[in-house]
Formats: sequence, structure tokens, C-alpha cells
Amino acid sequence: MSSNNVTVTMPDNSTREYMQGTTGTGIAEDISKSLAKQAVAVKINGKLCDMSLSIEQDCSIEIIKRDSEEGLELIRHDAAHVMAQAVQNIFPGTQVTIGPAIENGFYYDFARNEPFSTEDFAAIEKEMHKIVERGDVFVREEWDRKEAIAYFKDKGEMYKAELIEDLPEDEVISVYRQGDWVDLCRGPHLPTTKHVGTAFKLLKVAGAYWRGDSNNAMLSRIYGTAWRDEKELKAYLTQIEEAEKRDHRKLGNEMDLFHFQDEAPGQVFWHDKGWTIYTELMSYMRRKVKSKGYQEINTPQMLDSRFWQASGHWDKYRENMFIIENAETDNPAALKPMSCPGGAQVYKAHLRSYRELPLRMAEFGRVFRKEASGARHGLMRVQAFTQDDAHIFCTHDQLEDEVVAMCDLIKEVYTDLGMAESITVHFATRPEQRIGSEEDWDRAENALRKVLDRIDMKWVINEGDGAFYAPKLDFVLEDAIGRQWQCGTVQVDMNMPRRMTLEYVGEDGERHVPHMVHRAILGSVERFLGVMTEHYAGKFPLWLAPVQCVVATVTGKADEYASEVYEALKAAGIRAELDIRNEKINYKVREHSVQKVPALFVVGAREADEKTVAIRRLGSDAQSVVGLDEAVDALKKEARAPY
RNA sequence: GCUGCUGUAGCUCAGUGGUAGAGCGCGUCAUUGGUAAUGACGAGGUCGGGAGUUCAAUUCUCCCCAGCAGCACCA
Repeated sequence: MSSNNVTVTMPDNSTREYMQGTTGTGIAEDISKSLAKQAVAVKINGKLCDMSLSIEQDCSIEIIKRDSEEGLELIRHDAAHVMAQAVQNIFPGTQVTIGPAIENGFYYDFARNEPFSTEDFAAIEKEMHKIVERGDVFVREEWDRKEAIAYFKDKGEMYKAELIEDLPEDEVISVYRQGDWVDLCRGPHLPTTKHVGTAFKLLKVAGAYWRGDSNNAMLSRIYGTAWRDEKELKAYLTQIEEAEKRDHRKLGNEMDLFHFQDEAPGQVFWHDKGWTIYTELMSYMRRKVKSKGYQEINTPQMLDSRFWQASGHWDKYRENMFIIENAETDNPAALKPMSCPGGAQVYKAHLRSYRELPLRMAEFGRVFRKEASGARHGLMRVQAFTQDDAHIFCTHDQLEDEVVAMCDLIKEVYTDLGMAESITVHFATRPEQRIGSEEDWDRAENALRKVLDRIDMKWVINEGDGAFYAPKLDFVLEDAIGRQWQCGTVQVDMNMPRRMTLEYVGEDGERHVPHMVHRAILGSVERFLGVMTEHYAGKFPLWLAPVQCVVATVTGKADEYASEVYEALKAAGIRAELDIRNEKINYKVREHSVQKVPALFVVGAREADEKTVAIRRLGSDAQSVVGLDEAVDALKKEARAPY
């Protein structure tokens, strides 16, 4: 190998020789014209780089095409840059900050005295198309740190200057030029702005804090989506529309499940149908935990502030508590935001022996939490809700097995509810605001780490996101449009037992402090039902469906028989409705389908004569005529709850 | 809490400086129809709340409340 040649290894392990200083573009062109045309970046030794980067040493390379996943991410990243240039062209004096690619698109945060409005989108998009059409080459330059800071300061780009100042000393300061526009960026980029294509669309404006800190200035963020071609863009926009139809707030209204009103922000008015689902789910949970050796308790909703001082909530959580004047005692009281301190009192009601441990106490407690006005969100984030809470008091030796058993129980329940596929576990470690000793936090976090090794579930770490008293495993689900909601949770608490002076008498006759594990399976019943509604698009499993079967008549002549069918269903414990309205069968079928009723028994003169029903199931237009008794039996069997 | 947007009939929404309209739903009547909307007629609104500008405010301005999207928060 001559000294000014380099050997590059292709993904198939074949090698090629090139002159030192060749580029991704050079290699792509050498391999084939069509490849060169599709190439947008190059991976050198696994690192994504510009096509124009000169290659000085032997390496392995992979040409990244525009239609690959990585290509798509570059399109989105560059769309953000193009948007930033467009915005600065149209609105001089706007400062640019950061603008990354995100899932399905991109955003860019701008600092401008006047915020943007969606009415500005047309003009910005038009300018973006111009920039793309022009096909400016993205040119990478590496600048001296001081000069870069001076340059951006001079341009009035204070945020960019701050970003550079905060970069580590040894970091290369790279900027990219596109035409006459320059932006600080790590790169890499597409070869030219033309490669961005035209399949992008600006979607929304929103405020966002500089560096995600609410103490900082609020910037103006513009979100957009970008795809490889118009077809993908259109598919995405359609998908969003479809997802919006599954919104639990919309379905809750349409299906007459619940409502909200101004006088009770963040609190639910449950209607009969919604409450039916709610109580069915609760009954299931009660059967479930009873079978796992839990007792069930219930504790007060309103407790004296001194109680919350002892628990630590008064210090760390008061902002989120509803506080009530209490003239009789001079002390305010507060609605409970959590059930744990109350549960601890039940534990303390007796002197406990190690023989009683582990002691598993479930409490379906209604808790109240004052939420920031912008945080409330349908059933997902309310101010009054029921937690399917439980507290397990155990010895240190029992801890790990107990926590594993809880995780197994959570998995079991989610499987029964058809939600198991959607879980992600978040391991949330000690937060800045916390109580207790570092040793206790170490022990608690280590216990959870061991548990994670033993349960077969995918998990991610969520540094610093633990509760103020304990680290936790959160079981997170997603709503229709991909927002994440914490549902189940398991928290290993070494603090509360000490603060609330819990003890048990050990085998040695001495008093010891038990461990306390907090756990919720559904989390908030309200939130869980919100997620579930979106998951099933309102088509709940038969055992949860508020109306399981409607008996609908084709003609008034069948009214009497229809009542007979209806009574048979009721007698079998089916939640049934009778529809003998003076309407055509088409009308009834449509209405009950829209209402997501799982089973429709249609009866007319024929069925009345033959003592049958014509069954139509939700989601299918097939019909089957079945004898009445048989139909009722089958539905009864199918409607049984999972446990 | 912050930024932007929204609030009109039970629901979805149109509209206007001179106290309002559609579709669906609801009621009545006719129709007895076989698997996703039968027809006609009718009832129904303090235009989120308060203040201001104006001869006149649902419409313009300000404040408050609630909701929507995002940010921050989420024990």
C-alpha cells in the first residue's frame, strides 16, 4: 500500500483503495452513479459524517442513502436549519438557539420579542421551499473558539455565543454555511439544501424555556414534520388525524362516559357508562389483590397539618396539596395527596411481630393533588383520583422477593387488561429534593437494581426522577399520540418507616424498623382508564364494555319477543339494552356501532317465530343466526372477567 | 406557572358593532323498515364570567375562569 493511498472497508467486508483525501462523494461516485445520487452522508468507522469529509486514513465506511432511517433523521435536522434560515430572512432580529430532529420531525427554538403565530407558517414554508430549491451546499468549517464567540456576539446571537462558551475546552467548534447563512452545528448535514426535499410541513408554535429551565427566558418554538416524500408526509398527517379520533376526551363525550366542567377543574363527573367500566375494573383489582394475600384498608381523606409535617409532605409537597382552614384547632388540615402516611397508621395500630411480615395492605384511596393549570389533561392528569395503592411492610430479607412479586403482579394485571405489550419500565433514582440518608438511598436503589435483573422487562434509567422519599420503578404507557404516562409504580422506601416510627418485634425480641414498599398497579384509576380508552379506541373488551349487548328490533311486530331476549340477557348478568325505537334497522346498527357496543342481537318476525337472534359483532358486518339460549350462554361465557 | 390559541343550542361548528344560524341530537306526527343515518314539522341560546369604549357589544379593549398544543412540573 503506497503512503498516499487509503484502504476503505465496505459493509460487505470487501476493500477498496483510494487516494488519501478522497471523500464519501468520491467513493460513492466510484461505486455507481445511482448510489452517488442517493447518497446523503457517510458513516466512517461507525460515525456519521458529511459526504464532503476528506478521508485520510484506512477505515470502514458505509454510504448512507436518503431513504434510510439515518437519512431521514438528517432530512429532519436539515429541515430545522432551513427553517431557521427562512425565519431569519423573514423576521430579521430573531435569534436562533437550538433546533434538533425529533421523532417524526424537528423543531427550532427562536428568541424574538414577538412570538410567532401559525399564520406566519405559510410565509415561512414558502421561504423554506425557496432555500431548498436553491440547493445551497452545506459547507463545514471549523472555527477558533474565541473568534466564533465574537462572531456570534457581533451578529447579536447571544444564545449561540452562550452555547459555544459552554462547550468543553477541547471540543471542535464547527459551523455550517448554507449559502450566506451560518449556524453553529455539530453536523453532519446533507450535501445540499435541495436534499431536504419538499415533504415538510410546519405544525405548531409553542413556548419553550431556554435550556428547559423555567427560570430562563421563554423562547418561541416552531414544530415541523419532514419526510422523504409527499406520500410519507401525507400518511403521517392521516395517522395523526386517526390518532386524534382515539382521544379519550372525545370518546368519553361521544360514548357518554364522563364529563368535566369549569366548577371542578381536574375532577371527573363520571356518567353511568363510564362508572360501569370503572367499577368493573375496581372489582377485578380487588379480586386480584385478595388472591395475592393483601388485606384492604381505608384511611381518612383530610388530616391535620402536623401529621403532614411528620411525614415530610408539608416541607416537600405542600405546593401540591389542598389546604383547608380549620378554626377549631388553629392548624390547617390538608386533603391527602398520598395514602402512605395514613396506611402507616394502620400498621402502627398494633405492635407488630416479624411473624406478620410481609404485611400487604391495599388501599384504593382517593387522593387530591393541586396541579399547575397547564398540567391538567383530561383523565390523564386530574386533581382528584383513586390510586390502587398498597404498602408492603417487610424485613430486609424479604424485600427483594416482595418487589419481584409486585412486578410480576403488575405484569399479570396488564396482561389481563391487554396492555402488557405497551409497558416501558423507568428506573427513577434519587432526586435533588429528598429526605433521608445517602446510605438508605444506596440500599434502596441497589435493591431495585437487583430486581431489574430478575424481571424480564425492558427498562430505561430515569436519573433523578425518584420520589422525595424513595427511588422507584415506574410502569409507563403511551396515549394515542405517543405521549407517555406513568401508571404503575413500585417504590422502595427506607425513609417513611423511620419518620413515622414504624417497628416490629424481631425473632430476637428486639424492635426493628421495617421496610415499606409503595406500589400501585394501575396507578391512578382515572389515568389508566384514559390510556385504556385510547388503546382500545373505545372498543373495550366485552367484560368491561358498559353496554355489552343491545337487542334491536327490525319491526314493531318483534317488540314482545325482543323484551324476552332482553330479559334473558339480564338474567344471565349481561349488561344489555333494549332498542325498540321506531327506527330502521340500519339506523340502529349504525348508532350502536358508533357507540362501540360489542354485540348486537337483531330480532324481527323471523327470529320471533324461530326463537333465535341474528348476531352482529362490533367490527364486522357478518351475521349469524343462533338459538336464543345458545346465544345468551355464549355471550355470558365470553363476558367473564379475566379473573 | 410560562408561550400561543380557543370558549356561540345537549354535541360539532358557522357568523355579525344594531340582542344569532347550520348539521346532528331532542320532541311530535307519518312511515313497519332486514344490518352503518326514512321524511315532515317543532322546541331549544343571558354567544364562558366581569369591567371598559360606544347611542348600541356576542362582535372592539382589559381582567378573570376553563379548555387545547407545547414547555416547565408530575411524590
